[in-house]
Amino acid sequence: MRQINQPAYHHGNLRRVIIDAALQAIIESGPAGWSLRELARRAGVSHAAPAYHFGDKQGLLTAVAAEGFAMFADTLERAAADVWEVGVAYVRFAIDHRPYSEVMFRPELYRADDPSITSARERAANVLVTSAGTLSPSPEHDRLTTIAAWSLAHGFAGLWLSGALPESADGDPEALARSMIRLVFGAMR
Amino acid sequence: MRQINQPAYHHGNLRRVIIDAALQAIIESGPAGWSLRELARRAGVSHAAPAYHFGDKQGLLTAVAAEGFAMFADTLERAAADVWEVGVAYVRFAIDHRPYSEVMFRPELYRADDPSITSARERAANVLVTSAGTLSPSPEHDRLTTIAAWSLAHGFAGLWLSGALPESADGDPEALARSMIRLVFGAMR
DNA sequence: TCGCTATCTTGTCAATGTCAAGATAGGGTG
DNA sequence: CACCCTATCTTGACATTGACAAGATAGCGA
Repeated sequence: MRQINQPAYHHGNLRRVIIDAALQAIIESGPAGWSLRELARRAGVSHAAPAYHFGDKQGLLTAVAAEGFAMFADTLERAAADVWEVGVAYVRFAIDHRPYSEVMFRPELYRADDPSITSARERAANVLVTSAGTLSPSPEHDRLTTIAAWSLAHGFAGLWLSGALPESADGDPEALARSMIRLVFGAMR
Repeated sequence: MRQINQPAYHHGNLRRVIIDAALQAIIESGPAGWSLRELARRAGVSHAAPAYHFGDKQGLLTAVAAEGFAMFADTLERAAADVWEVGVAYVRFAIDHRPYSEVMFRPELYRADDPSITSARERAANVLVTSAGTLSPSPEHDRLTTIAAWSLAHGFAGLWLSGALPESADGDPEALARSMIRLVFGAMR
């Protein structure tokens, strides 16, 4: 419901409100269990208002993914000082920002070639490559080590988020991920 | 279009035909980009016919996931003789049976507590636990090694399927996965 | 004050999932 | 062979949705 005395035809901040409503709906119903009309109702605007800002449903999810990838790249860049913590930061981001990561992990939901998405993904990939290089046993194993580090972090985050790991009921994901990374890459150096 | 002389009210094998149509549609449009009515049209029956066999859309995806998990458990059990090949078999299954794995990796699409799903998942988990135990450096690291093996295989498969790895354009996923597993677990023994 | 553009609202249409009522086909029994 | 019951459909209806178009309004700049 709009505020009293607020003009009906100019929300002022509708784009942000719709994105926040989408994040809330994704928490409640997953990345595909809600509708644009439902978000419009929550925002107190007409069913077609979000289309002005996003074009269509995929456009909205592209905006959500772009925000997510930008925050994700920032997170990995901040963690890059300690190569042992990059994988942990990957897992922490995926879990702490679940609605973002649920969308980010589903490229069919958004326009993956959106420039803000590709540039943020490249920033994140650079951190992964650089930190994995540090953990690699030798230069010819750099690429394989990068793939292993990425697979480990991505796989762990996905299993935790889907509830496949029994530990996700009451465990500490960061501590578990950190121990796993120590076990795997500690043996390689 | 139904065969000539085939009774209109008794397809005879509609359940199988709808599941096959769903797998084909998932290949074409992903796990959420098709409709029950579209599958009914492809099968040449009315829009409500699939509901008799599956109840609703989620029921159909539950049947798809159940088939997938049963085949997956069979695949891992066959690979169990060589613990180094279990992770490779995981990746091979996910890629060779892409429509199944795209659904299986999305528990919000189906009823995960369906008994045929939980029993098949338990069979698969048993193989993972047993083979990872063999690769573990010591008994107190068994659980962590299992989680690492599962994360590695699951993460690699997911990255490959989503096209996130550049290697997925023209690489050999099994060979790449096998090399990665050798690198990671070879150092732990 | 006016004009232009951003930002909405209203309305429409095709498609969908689901549900209910009814039609038909097959199989078993007397 | 006929009848009855159940499995397996078909037909119809309804609410909701995404997308699109036309139009209304609010803000800003000249």
